Amino acid sequence: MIIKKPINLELTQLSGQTSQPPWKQVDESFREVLMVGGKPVLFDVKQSGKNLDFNFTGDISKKEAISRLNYIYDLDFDLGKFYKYLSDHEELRQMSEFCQGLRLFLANDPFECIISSICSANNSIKRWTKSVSDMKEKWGNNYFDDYYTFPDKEIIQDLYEDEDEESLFESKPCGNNLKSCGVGYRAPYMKKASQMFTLEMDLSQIPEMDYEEAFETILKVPGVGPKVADCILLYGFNFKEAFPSDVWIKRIVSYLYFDGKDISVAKVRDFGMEEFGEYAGYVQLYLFHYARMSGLMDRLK
DNA sequence: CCTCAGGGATCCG
DNA sequence: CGGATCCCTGAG
Repeated sequence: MIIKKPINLELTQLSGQTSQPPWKQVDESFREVLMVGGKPVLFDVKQSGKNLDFNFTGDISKKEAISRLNYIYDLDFDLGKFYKYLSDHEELRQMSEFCQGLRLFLANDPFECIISSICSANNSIKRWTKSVSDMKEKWGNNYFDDYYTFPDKEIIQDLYEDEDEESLFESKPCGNNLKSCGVGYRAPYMKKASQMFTLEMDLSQIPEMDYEEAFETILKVPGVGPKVADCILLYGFNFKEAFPSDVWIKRIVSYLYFDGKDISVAKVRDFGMEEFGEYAGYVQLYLFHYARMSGLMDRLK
């Protein structure tokens, strides 16, 4: 079944967005199990011309399946209008040609996105995707043979941090601890964050908040600083006005807008949100990939 | 064998 | 604010 909205699926899947690791690649397809209204559904999506071709297995209607895919791949976002915006701005004009069809890859679930994002901080893309995949296989639920959901907060909050802690309580340690997934010093952050959501913080309130309030709220989560908070609000909650700023975005923005002058990451964030408004999230996504693919990133090192 | 960075966060001064 | 340190893997 085709959804007639332009997208470059492979680019969107493999662009390293910290919402979640890429789906499993099987032949030409990307596959993943998602919970839809409490039911497990196996999605299979592939490129068909400029559009998305999909199938699904699970006890939901076709309408529900399309609705979920529309959300995850942000298919209702008007790329044509965005490309016009880019071409109308001198500094951004070159970007769209390197990133045709790139869309936001939104998270299945806010909690999953938060833990996944904590894991991504000061980490390589390769390493955090492996960590998240390992966590799913170890403590998530298994469906459709070889697919796993992300573990619940109640599970993660009670995990052992490392092998030492595990062997204090278990006679036969068997890798049932967070650090066995290679998360390193982020293990206690992930546990405390999970505990926070079972006890006091209600994530269902976040979408009702304005950006600043949501940002300040998410910032209270252990292991979450400004960059990760902006990523969580962008990928996990679809706040498109977020402009996650790190050292790379700083270098790129500085090169494009400030004549290469060294400015702080915090100021780059303020500048991005002010300058790009409702397009900030997309501009950030496109800036990063433009810089990667055009070779600009190598030159800015 | 080594060093070094990885789409940062935290703690400390 | 600026700087040191954090886990640990892969690249060089």
